[in-house]
Amino acid sequence: MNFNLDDIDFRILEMMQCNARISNADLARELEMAPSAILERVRKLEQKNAIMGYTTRLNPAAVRQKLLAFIFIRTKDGFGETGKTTQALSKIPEVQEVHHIAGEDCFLVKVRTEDAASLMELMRKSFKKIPNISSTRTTIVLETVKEEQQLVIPKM
Amino acid sequence: MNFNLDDIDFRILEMMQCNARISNADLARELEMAPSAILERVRKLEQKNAIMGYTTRLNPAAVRQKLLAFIFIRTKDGFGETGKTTQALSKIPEVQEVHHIAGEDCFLVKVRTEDAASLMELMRKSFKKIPNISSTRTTIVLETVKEEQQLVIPKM
DNA sequence: GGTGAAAGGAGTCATCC
DNA sequence: GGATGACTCCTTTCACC
Repeated sequence: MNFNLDDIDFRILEMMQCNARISNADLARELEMAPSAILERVRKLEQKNAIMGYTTRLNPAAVRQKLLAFIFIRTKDGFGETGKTTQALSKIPEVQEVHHIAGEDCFLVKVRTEDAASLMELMRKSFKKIPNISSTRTTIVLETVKEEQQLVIPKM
Repeated sequence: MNFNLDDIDFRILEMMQCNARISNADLARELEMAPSAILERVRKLEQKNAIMGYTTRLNPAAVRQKLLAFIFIRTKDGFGETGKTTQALSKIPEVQEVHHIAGEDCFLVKVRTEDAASLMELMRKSFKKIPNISSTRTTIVLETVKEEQQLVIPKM
């Protein structure tokens, strides 16, 4: 898939990545273009799925989600049969990320819960019910020093 | 730290987490309150750092960042001396996350680059220059099934 | 903390280039 | 694709409760 983005698109993406609530008018001023032109570009970026959404980054502590863990999961799935397992994992709200990884382990999953007890409960209630999981290895995060989704925007 | 949030705050956070570009007027209509009251609550949530920012989620492919990897890093840092290493890692723009983890490995780092070649280059140019890194173990992501930052908002 | 009014600004769209 | 202009609606502030 080719997104066919030009320099103006990249600058829009860069500014919106930093601040999703920037006004269309401010974008237009910064890029010295008419607001209507910017609005149309933003709509096209949304349509092309270059922009996948606008989210507010919440402080996990403010919503009582203090525990972060990464879990490596091995499955009994055969080659190319991982669809059901990934779907089941993805449906769990506490699971923020599901990656299919190279190497011996099959999946890497990022999970946020209130505390260690609720992680245990989640694993007992949700993970154990996924049939093909054969083993898990959990890594608890003691402290998060950096956590961003900012991508490095090409300069063209 | 106590954030002292009430149910209305949680509902604001929930709606804004889904869509950072929701208008203040729409929030007010949904919660059946005056726009000025909502605006003040949002400002306070920002001040308290319950809201840490508003970001646009970009498609990594649209900005040519197709490779995702997790790197486990061991260091020669003594107990409580990890400050310089974490700072150096956090400064690298391609490094999206730096976590201090329990267990034998010291850090888990999430990195996005254009491809495998640019990951190698990043490791040669940036990682090798951080003095206390003693070893790294890299896990390449083959496919990302889910990747969100959505937190589960308490229902009070 | 919340409301309501008022002014200034932003979003949006039809139209033309 | 981008600009202009016009209409509508939103944002923001402030006096009042």
